[in-house]
Amino acid sequence: MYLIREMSEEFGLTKRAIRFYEQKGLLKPSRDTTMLNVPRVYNDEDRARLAEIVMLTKMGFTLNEIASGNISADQYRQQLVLCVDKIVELQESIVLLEERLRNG
Amino acid sequence: MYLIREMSEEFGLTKRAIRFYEQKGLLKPSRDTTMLNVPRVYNDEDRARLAEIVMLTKMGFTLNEIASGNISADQYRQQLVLCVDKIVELQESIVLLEERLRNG
DNA sequence: TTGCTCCTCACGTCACGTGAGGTGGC
DNA sequence: TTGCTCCTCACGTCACGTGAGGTGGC
Repeated sequence: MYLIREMSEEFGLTKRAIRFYEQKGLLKPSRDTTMLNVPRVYNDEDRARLAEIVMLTKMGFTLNEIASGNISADQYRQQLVLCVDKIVELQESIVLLEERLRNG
Repeated sequence: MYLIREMSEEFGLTKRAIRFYEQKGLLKPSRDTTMLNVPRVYNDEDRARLAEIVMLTKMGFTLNEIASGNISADQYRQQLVLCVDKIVELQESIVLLEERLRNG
């Protein structure tokens, strides 16, 4: 059983980010009672779920993609292509920046 | 003298993007009269300005940075570091994706 | 009159950041 | 009572996308 602060520290996320994932339907912590303003409580399952969310965001998937169930092998491959494309763009940016530094 | 459509075709931008740059204060085309709903007219100076804006966005600068006057050599260097950092992140993403494809 | 381009709002997107204002328990 | 963490709105950010509704000139 963990509090939101513990989760945020463990995964290097802000509390706001974790609440936002919940708002998107990615996370469903239990709340002790039906009273208002009660703290969120996370169990080991929630913790594993958040670990997976963090992993997938690091891979570059959007929260909407993560929310829409399992990610297929094809999606992983497409994401890989996207990453390569972005690297190419960034290399082009670097070329332009180096030109500016040489000439300007 | 050019119309917005000609500018958008030449630079591969949408008309919306060009109007947005104007709204941000980056571009100031002349308008024929003081009537309402008159088309924007761009001269060669505006054209050169837009070419520079496109160049700087390709380098990864934000519109706010572009709007706030001249960009210093230090800013170009910082931007270059940012590009390298992003490439490293993307390479890490690729490693994670390849692991998933191997194991999953 | 029809069709085309132009125009101006103004809300939506994405992943949160950032106060504002209030609550419970030590 | 003070201080801490927790909570819930709700607007702001960034670079536009995307209709909605209307206009001028061929």
